[in-house]
Amino acid sequence: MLSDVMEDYLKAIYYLERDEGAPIGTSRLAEYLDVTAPTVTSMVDSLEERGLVDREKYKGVELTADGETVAVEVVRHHRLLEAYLTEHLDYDWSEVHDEADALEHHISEEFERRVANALGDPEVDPHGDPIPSPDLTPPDEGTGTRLDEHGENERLKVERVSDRDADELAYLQDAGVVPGTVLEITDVAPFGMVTVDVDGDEQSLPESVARSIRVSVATDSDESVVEEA
Amino acid sequence: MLSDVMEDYLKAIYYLERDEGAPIGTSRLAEYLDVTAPTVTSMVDSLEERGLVDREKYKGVELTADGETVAVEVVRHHRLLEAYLTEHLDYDWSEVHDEADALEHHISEEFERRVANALGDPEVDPHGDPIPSPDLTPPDEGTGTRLDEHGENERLKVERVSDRDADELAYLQDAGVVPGTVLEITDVAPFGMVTVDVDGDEQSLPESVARSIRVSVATDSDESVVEEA
DNA sequence: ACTTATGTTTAGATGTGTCTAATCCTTGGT
DNA sequence: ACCAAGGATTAGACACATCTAAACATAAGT
Repeated sequence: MLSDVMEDYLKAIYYLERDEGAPIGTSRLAEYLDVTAPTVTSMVDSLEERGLVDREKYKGVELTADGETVAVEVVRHHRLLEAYLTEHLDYDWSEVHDEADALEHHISEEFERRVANALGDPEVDPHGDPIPSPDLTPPDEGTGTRLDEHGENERLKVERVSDRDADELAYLQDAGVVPGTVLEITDVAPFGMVTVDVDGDEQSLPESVARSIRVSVATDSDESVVEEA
Repeated sequence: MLSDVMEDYLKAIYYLERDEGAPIGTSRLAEYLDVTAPTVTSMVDSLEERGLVDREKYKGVELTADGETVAVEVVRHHRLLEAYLTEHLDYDWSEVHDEADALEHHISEEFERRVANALGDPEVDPHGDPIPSPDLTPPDEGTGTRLDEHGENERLKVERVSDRDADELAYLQDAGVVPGTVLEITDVAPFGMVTVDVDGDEQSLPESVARSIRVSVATDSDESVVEEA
């Protein structure tokens, strides 16, 4: 059996590989997980002994196929839980992340199946992130492009919003920026500050926030859908 | 913060006090939790330092008011989860115990509230055990009497069935012995074997099983209710 | 009251996950 | 090609939860 902590390391490496590419340095992982660098060194050592990561000393770490499978399973649990909490327990999408983090390590296969079934096997969670299939094939995490990579006057549809920061999510929800929203960039200021038009409302987003929103170019069928709360 | 393990010790002491009376001996607790006696000694020591149990060396241990409150909270989580899994995720009552054991330490106050709300604040779980109220007042765990304490020809209503053994529960469910069932004792054989009549079917229950079923004397309004699967 | 059986605690070790302090690589600048 | 700066690893320690083996206390039986 794998500990909660080890699963957290694998999930962290999975996300960092996705967002920043492999290999992941010790101090980056330490910062992400809020532990010290020596702790990461020794933990990564154990993960390597179990064949879950490949590691080159002084270089960094990356997931093996086995490690990725474990990470994908944890991610599946996380995203199913987020979807379930939102759909069936009336949670707000900005509140579900921490609850899912706590529960994701402790649900059985049976629970996973029943939750997926109750939801009708959805393909994405409330933040727009893809829910891995039960066979644990790594999903395509690359949909869309980062909002901060776009320029003025582009009309874009929000595909995904990172689920990691509850405050940020509450703000975005209030601003009407949720998966499915169509917006138009009206201004890109210094330091990456992006101003967007959402259904007539102007919203200014700092670069750090813009980086966590993934968008696609809006097509004609993506008519500026008014969100009903 | 209290560890999962400490919560498990408190819950175990709570149940053992209920069923066997305080104080609880080291080896009884060790057997119940499937650890060795020295492990219990040292753990009980830590619990005492935190003011959660009272302990007298070589005598045994019992919960303080604080310790009981923690235990009752864990029990509330457990029984709410059992009810929720049965009610909303279509689990069978014989399957929910292990799942609830795994999740009970990891749900937030918010989750607890929402689950209770979704269930309409029930008073008992699917096994007939009382669900503690949110203020964590210890519930009355003494409803009913043990089936093995009754004699031939008594007509009894099943109040509660212990949730600890999944095989036993599956057997009882198959036999139609669930909370609410009205049965009549037709025979009490040596070694405590109890034979009961459930809706015309004769069922023989070993003493260990009879001990885990709590019953009350059936009244006229408890008409032999046919269970619909 | 003595002795023995049973149950409890102490002593000492192990594995996991974490830390700080110290040492050791690697790499970029000159 | 050197050296300084920054990152990474080693060394050593600690808290937690567990174990086995040994010592100890209590209670029960003669």
